[in-house]
Amino acid sequence: MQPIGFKSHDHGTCIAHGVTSVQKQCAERGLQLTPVRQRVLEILLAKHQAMGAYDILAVLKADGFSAQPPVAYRALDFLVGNGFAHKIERLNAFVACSHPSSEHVPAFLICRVCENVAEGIANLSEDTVAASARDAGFIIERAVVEAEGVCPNCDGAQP
Amino acid sequence: MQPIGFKSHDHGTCIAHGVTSVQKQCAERGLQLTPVRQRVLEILLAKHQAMGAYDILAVLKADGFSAQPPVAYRALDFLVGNGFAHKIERLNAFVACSHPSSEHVPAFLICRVCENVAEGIANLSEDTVAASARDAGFIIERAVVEAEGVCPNCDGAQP
DNA sequence: TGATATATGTTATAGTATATCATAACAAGT
DNA sequence: ACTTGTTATGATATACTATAACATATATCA
Repeated sequence: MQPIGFKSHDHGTCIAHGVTSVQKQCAERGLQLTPVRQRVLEILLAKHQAMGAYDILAVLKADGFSAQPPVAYRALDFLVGNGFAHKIERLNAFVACSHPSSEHVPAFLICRVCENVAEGIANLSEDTVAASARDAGFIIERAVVEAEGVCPNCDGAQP
Repeated sequence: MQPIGFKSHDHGTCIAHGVTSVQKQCAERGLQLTPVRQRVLEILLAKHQAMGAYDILAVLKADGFSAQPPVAYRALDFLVGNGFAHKIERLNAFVACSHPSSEHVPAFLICRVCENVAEGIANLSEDTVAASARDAGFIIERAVVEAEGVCPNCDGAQP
């Protein structure tokens, strides 16, 4: 599976497909995609950059939503908890999931120059990690890979 | 490489070896392992749990060190920057490195019950992650795997 | 020694996240 | 209709995590 985010693509479809895909899944799974939640999803889908909760909050405020921190965090908890978005721990920031329709171990490629983020899929089950966990008797429930570096657009442009 | 942290082992040697190994490397690489830095390392080595900066700070304070936040963060920056400790982003907390003598992609197995952390080594170069990055033209500079789950000691004991 | 870089002391503040309690909206059962 | 349970929102306050900025001290080396 190819990560997107560093190459030009029809970004309009990222947003449209993202929203309709999540709407569909919410309907199937009996989840409520309320106005705030959908709006936060749209805000995240609007770029391939990770956004902080307070950045999101500022947009919500401009949209006329109530803008106390819990508003953003609750919506984000919903989206992350149901696999529609991810938190990039390294950045304390959030991105819409690029593969919202399947369970996966996300692998983030984080450009330290432009801060864009591409989401790939890791296959830890064939990695030494899985073997280590098995040997130790550790049961992995969820995992994430965060890789920091330089994206092709920024390589050469800046050290 | 086996992760430690969930099985009983001679923990005294973890501390002693950890300190002497880091001392040795600092000497070789011209780094100053000052009293605060060494003390923070010892604090981290004292358990296989991740500790928050303010937890460390409390211990430093009890030891008579100055206990403003920058004191802890500076020591941690030194240790992390030189590969003697790692930050667990998911927990906003720090652990001593279990393999301080070699470059590696750390893979943390984080028990969500007891909060102990074992450090293994990931081999992303053979993972789909490396392929994705290569395809995208992304240059990975550093990476980390964070896996959350239940350790063998807590499995069964608590859900 | 003097110049430079590195490390520490200290104060203040920025940034991230959650606890808590109150209210609203809606569905289901009586 | 009434009440009960559940889920979502509003609102305030506060906790937790991290860094900026500036002053002082200590080490290192030409």
